[in-house]
Amino acid sequence: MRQKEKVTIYDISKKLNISAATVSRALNDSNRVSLKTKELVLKTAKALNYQQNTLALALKSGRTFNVGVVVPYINHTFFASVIRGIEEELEPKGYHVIICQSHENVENEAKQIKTLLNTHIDGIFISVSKSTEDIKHIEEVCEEGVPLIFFDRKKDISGVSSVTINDYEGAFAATEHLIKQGYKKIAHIGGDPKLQIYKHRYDGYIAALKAYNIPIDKNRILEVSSTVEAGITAVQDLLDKKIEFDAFFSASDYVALGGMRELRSRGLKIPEDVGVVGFSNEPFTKYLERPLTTVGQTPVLMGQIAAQVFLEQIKDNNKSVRVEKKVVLMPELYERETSLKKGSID
Amino acid sequence: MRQKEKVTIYDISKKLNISAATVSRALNDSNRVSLKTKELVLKTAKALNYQQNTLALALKSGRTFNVGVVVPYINHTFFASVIRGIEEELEPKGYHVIICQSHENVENEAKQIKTLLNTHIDGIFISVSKSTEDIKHIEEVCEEGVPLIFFDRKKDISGVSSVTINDYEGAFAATEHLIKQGYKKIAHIGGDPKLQIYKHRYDGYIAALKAYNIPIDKNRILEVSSTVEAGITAVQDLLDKKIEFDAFFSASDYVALGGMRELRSRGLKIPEDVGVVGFSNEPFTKYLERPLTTVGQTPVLMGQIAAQVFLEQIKDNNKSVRVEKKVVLMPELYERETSLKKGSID
DNA sequence: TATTTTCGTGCAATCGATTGTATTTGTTTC
DNA sequence: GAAACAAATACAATCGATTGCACGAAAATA
Repeated sequence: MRQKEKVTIYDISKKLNISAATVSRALNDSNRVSLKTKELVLKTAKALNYQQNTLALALKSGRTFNVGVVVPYINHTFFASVIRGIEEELEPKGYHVIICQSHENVENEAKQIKTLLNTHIDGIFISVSKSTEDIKHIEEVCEEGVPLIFFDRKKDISGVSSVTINDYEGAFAATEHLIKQGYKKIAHIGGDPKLQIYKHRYDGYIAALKAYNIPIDKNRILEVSSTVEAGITAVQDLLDKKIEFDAFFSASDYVALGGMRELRSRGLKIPEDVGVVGFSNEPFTKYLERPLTTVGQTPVLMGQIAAQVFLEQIKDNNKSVRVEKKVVLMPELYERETSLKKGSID
Repeated sequence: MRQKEKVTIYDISKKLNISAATVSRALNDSNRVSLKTKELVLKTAKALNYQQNTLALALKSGRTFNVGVVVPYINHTFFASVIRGIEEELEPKGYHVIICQSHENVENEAKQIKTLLNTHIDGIFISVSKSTEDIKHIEEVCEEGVPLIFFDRKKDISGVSSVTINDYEGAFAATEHLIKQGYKKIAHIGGDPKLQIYKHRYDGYIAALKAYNIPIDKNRILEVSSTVEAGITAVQDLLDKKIEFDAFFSASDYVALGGMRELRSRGLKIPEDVGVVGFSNEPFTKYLERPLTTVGQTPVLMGQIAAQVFLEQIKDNNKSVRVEKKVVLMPELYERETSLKKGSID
């Protein structure tokens, strides 16, 4: 099973007894080639099953039609969906998406970006890791003149575009919803505020309490990582320390899931004794025995928009104008059973 | 913000007043270059921050250090995890993974493969779409001499390696478990048998019933797609047609989830009235209010092994020997509450 | 000392496509 | 029929790295 010979423009040029330059121009529909040769070239190209060598093209033009996407983990539904959105938008334009995982680690992130730059991608989409504080590696991308677009988890760099969710509004709506359902002592189980998304969700929670003149109790506010286990521990903590709460708003569906598990094992009823709202609208939330109220994020749309911003940017790039574009998507609250005190929906 | 000039071997050669050929040889540690020049080149290369142009290298050598992965959907946990496994194994060796989705559609699949071949990847990993019957586009990959590796969903092509799960054994174990729990009328909600995985799961189910001398009732066997909605409909069907069953083994966790939802809404208790076993060990199954018994597949491991098979293959390729390697992983049954009649575990 | 061998380098072709600058061919005009 | 012009095509350099071959100088051998 030996490698099939690739057909090049030289094969076509030899066959037709013309120069390769003419073949190239004919294939690119240049107006400097006669209609007759053009047709002839196109016909034999098809007959020989000619395929343009993208490597040669990339070497010459500097454009590879590859873009890189850096996410913490690809097997998290949210990120996988964003990637899908990017791909759906870019694939019809001939782009390929190269995916990298940072595993929530800055060093990995920096390394991935470095090798991406070395592969001559045409652009980079990134959602930074939790441990990313030093952003030298990201600034380097800009210095090299490679278009960079943040999505969801961003850093503030002037001149860099981003597509994010309005986490503040999402958290506000979630908390407000709990208040309107009659809950008074609402806890917040959030994430590391070094990430803007968690800071904003915290801010939204606080703002909603203030808006309804509900006193803020710091004891009811926890910071944990986004896992089921962390949710279990968090609720254990609250209960063991005898901190009173009749509801909690979590910055993560996984944490909410763990929290609910712990509540049930202690004999507390949801939503009667404790109301629960999560964040992300993970696919499983809808199908739980008691479906979880949560904030939906439209990740596929986020990816699509990020891709559109990229396409605009490379168009603008030709005019050597760099426009900073900040798109903020509105989240949506899905009211389900875990927070509906007054009656149940099915 | 203008593009930073890339440093080439010519820049180094000019600076040191030697030829580019020598620089290239020095960088590749050829024994035809004196130690003195070698050190000099390496030093200035570092000083100028030289980065090898992978495109030029790829054009010359034909190797791109890119591999393609084609899956139905990347935002399915199973596939995302396999990809992660592939990436973890290949990334340290300098490879990049290009991901494509077929959206369960042959035409898409064929198109993706075509553009992958055109991008000169070094290998292709594929899990075929449900609609893939004609495999011309896959055979073409082999004809071009590009290494191809199937994972999970395979087709039989001689000379092509694959990494799969022993679906038969998984289904057998699941069914046997239900039998041992005392269930007698076990239904099977499977998938399209055109895909080997579903055929094997069906076979395992049948074999287990036969092994325990339990009569097979065709009415209890359904074929549906792998969605929550299909699971709801399937159980509705069984109940509406008054087909008796005291348990069901589903080829998909999502279908099981939908089925359980329907059972509950009809007032049937799990596992007392109906036992349920799913397939895949999706992350949510463990954390359901009543955790789902299911068959686990180790997708990350599958990806890692697929990558290892690929690496072996390209080594062998140099000796122009093509070895067909078929790796079959053993699945594991996770016994949880939905099937444990005798007592509950926590 | 003359000749061979070894070692280090440079030259130039190559991978395949593109493109600015000739050059050829054919057509128009006076 | 000669000059002027336009159209169609060819030539050759380029993108950056690799590599077979050739060349010169130094070292080893006769």
